[in-house]
Amino acid sequence: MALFGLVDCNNFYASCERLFRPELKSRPVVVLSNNDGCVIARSAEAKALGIPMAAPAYQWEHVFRQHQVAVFSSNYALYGDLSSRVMSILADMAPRVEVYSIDEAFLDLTGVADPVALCREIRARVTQWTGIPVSIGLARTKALAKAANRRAKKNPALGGVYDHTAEADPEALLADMEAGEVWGIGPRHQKRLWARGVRTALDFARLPRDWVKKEMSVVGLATQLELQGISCVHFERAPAPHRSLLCSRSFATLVEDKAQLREAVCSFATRVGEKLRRENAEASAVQVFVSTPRHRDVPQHNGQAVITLPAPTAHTPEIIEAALRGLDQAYAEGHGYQKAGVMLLGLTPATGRQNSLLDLPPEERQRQRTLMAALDGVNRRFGRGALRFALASAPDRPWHMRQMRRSPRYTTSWADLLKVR
DNA sequence: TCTGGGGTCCTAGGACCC
DNA sequence: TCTGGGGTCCTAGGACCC
Repeated sequence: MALFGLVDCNNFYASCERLFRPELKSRPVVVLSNNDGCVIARSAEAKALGIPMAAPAYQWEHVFRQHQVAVFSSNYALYGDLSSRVMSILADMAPRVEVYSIDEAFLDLTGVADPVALCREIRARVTQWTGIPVSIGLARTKALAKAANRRAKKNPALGGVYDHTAEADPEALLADMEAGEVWGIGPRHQKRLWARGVRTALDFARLPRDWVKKEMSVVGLATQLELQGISCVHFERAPAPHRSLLCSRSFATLVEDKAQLREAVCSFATRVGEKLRRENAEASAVQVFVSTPRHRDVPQHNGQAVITLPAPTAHTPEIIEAALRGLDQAYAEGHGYQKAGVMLLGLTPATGRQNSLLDLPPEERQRQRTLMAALDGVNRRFGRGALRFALASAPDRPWHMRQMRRSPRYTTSWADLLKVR
């Protein structure tokens, strides 16, 4: 029988910030989203203050002040680096690991003689080597492992590891959980379930399957079966290649001027092109969008356009050119835009591509690749944006996203290394 | 001043083809 | 009275995840 473990870092971003600031050990810590917009991570103390996930930061400033909450802008360079340290420990210790997100990984523990003992060792080593606290849930399916993880977190007496397969009363786990807390049931479905009298995960697991399939599609049905112990979401050893890639940002101030939007779009196109080449892929189409703020009494405009490329490419100038054409279509005069983005669609592997009549000659393609490789090399070595395209915005534009409270890049930037006296 | 960024999958409906 | 049936592709919209 299959056995899944779910390793989840506790309050991951807040824990990362705390690592380098030991004096914050018992103070509440929150981390804000890009643009310092809303709360995306909270330490246990911050949760105890009643600060909800996704709370708009400006609404909670008084609480931050009153309780001396340590507030950080998000610092993805730091979190990404600590994440890979945690993941490499897991890879060393568990037979198979599926990295599921920046702070979570599934373990395939099928056939392991004493999985609980292994998980306790893993937990101890991650704590010792990285300082990041983790919880681990074990169960027969991924959705149950998620639920088991939640119990491991909530119940300190368990010591951070909970094995649902050893439980005398397996239904207690689901009876103790709201339906909306189940992995795969979001706010919309929760509301509809509530209207039908379904309160707990156990209620949901006991619904007629045909109703679930009809109202929640095959995805909802898979979730239900998973809660019943029937594994539908399988272990993925290697990450699937991306189907799309996106770079988008909110602006610190509203942008009306098309020339400034062109700069922003050009920067986003450059960035997403870097991601594309790092994945050794090419894009078949470029999508651009611009949008006005959602919650204000101004005319809304959400413009978007998709430009199909003549042939798949990873060449930044071609991506920029298409993106700017897309912007021409998406843009409407007379709006203050709050956000823009560039998405690459129809991704294909860069190697082994078919030649097409529409494509440039192979020598020209090769010349482009060499140029991009050189560019990426310089930017890797000297920092992103060291070399950039003329149209792309300089880093000092007033509308660049706010990051008023970012911590240093302790682990990924020489200049930010911690000084030991 | 004022709510992130980056993804995935499913479904329904229309266009088009044979 | 009475206008098929099946397949594919694309898109928009909706839902979810972290």
